Amino acid sequence: MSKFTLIKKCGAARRGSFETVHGTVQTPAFMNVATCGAIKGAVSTLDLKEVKCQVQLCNTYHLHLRPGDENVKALGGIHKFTRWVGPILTDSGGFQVFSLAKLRNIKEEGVTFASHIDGHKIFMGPEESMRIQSNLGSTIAMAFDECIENPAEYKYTKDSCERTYRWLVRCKNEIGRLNLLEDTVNKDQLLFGINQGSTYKDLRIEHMKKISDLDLPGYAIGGLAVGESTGDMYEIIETVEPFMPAEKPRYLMGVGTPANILESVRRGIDIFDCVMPSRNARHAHVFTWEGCRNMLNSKYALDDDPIDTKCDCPVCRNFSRAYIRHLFKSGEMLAMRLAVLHNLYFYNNLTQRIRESLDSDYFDEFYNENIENLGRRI
RNA sequence: GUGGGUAUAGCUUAGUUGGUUAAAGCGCCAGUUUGUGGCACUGGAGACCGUCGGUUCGAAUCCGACUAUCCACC
Repeated sequence: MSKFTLIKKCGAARRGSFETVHGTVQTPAFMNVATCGAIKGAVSTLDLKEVKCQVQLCNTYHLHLRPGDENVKALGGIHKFTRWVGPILTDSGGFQVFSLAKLRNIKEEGVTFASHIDGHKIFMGPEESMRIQSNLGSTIAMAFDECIENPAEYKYTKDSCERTYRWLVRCKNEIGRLNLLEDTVNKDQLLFGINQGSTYKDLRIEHMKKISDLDLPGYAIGGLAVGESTGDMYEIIETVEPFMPAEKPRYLMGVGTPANILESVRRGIDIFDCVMPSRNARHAHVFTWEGCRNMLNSKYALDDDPIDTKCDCPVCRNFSRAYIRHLFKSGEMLAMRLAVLHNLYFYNNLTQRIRESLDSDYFDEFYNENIENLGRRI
């Protein structure tokens, strides 16, 4: 059971709300990435309300390897396991086939590839991915797809898109079957389809049309931010967007920078996820309303201001740039934790402020005031 | 005081029988990170090789003195 309500539009930009059995997500929204059931950087579900997190993303492939999806199911599912009260989306494992490129073998049934932990062979296809995600009991399961490398040959892309479509049909059938089983963790688990087609507009449109006919509760654009230019990425979004069902949430996978998010909302995207706020934070890069800072820079050694003077997150309310720089230089794990908390707050707050600007009809002004600064390095 | 060892980048060291712009790690400085293999990756600055003199076409390298420092002994 789910319901997406389109509250308001400003050009292509959409303000919506997405009701699920685990709670309602106000869109545009950013999903906080908790690959192994935890956000990297010593951040627990206890911290997430403080950083305005609405929804988390966990990873099918990683949780399948450790602790094992059967174990998570035995412990009551991913929500109970992690003590997160709110929606969780699970990625299908399809992207890992692409990103762990070594030794993969793609066939019609599915993909064989090597575990990044111990190298043992793993087989995953649409049915396997759905069964794992069903065991995890996430709110939203993602379709098992092939995320094509960039650049890609036209013929390869076309064949891959057709196979990804056939996989999607199999995902839909399998999740329908699993949701009806007696001991299923979440009988209302939703399936989102994923659009592919590399940078070929005709393939993108054709694929989007075909998958929208399957009438799934949500749709994602995949295979972007994988090496193409930002200009190309925006062009693909603009190309595909008119063919995405208006009454369903739209998720742009793996994107992106704060500027990418604002630009993509402007082009009709509702939901995002990205490792950037947490990964960059671990490497001392923090986002602010004036641009991105590298907290290792020596100019912060005696700087008593907070990371972002315009931020009211718990970190900026309490600590100085000089102290955070010191923590990074000293290798204290607190440095990562504070930087991750700040960056997640920044992303969640960014989408909240975008929502407010849509609610009160000043999205264009908000865009004009911030788009330049969000992309700056300071 | 006597004998022996060592002096090379901010630190710890490598430099083969003397042979072009003296090498590495750490540290320092900066950059990269887009459906996450958790302290990563890439690049940069930085040394007239303890001081003075000698041998030699040529010395971080051989010789002498001095200085500093370490070890042992008295």
